[in-house]
Amino acid sequence: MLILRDLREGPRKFHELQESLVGISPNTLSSRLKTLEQHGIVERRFYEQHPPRAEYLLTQKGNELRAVIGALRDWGEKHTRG
Amino acid sequence: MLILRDLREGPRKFHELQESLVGISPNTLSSRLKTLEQHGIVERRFYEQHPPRAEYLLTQKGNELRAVIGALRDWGEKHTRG
DNA sequence: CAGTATCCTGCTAGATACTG
DNA sequence: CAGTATCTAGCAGGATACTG
Repeated sequence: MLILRDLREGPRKFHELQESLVGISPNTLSSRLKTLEQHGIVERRFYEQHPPRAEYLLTQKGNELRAVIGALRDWGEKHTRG
Repeated sequence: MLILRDLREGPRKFHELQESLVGISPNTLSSRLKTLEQHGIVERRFYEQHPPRAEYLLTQKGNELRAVIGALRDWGEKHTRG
């Protein structure tokens, strides 16, 4: 969910996601991204350069999750304090 | 999520939830319900009778999750086949 | 009926180190 | 930079049996 929340705002690089998802280890992040990719929710674009660059972005199917994430965010903002 | 999906349609008893959530063990169901109760999402109504009766229902806070569950259900129906 | 108690296993995911 | 490899601990949760 937190990955998707980030990707709602545009493509993100691996290290950007890792910085945003405080505490996540690279293997966990990698694993999550692969699962999301397998499910057709996230697309990975890899550029073989030096340094290498990778971007993750929502697919159409992923974009259609915006309604879910948005509803959840609204609920969270309403009911969370602190 | 599946508990909440059920409770959207009205109060449910412990055994009704257990039948609906195929494969869930009673301790797991009990644990989930307690967590939801602690978070103020579900309310438990217990009637000391013979046989005893318990009902679980959404609180106001829980009701406000309908938008989330609904959005997720719509997405699931659109993207799931089989 | 509505749970609790106990036991046990598998998976999630962090820590750490390493590679193209 | 963008990961993979390896190890390990903790915990979620199923199986089963039992209680008021």
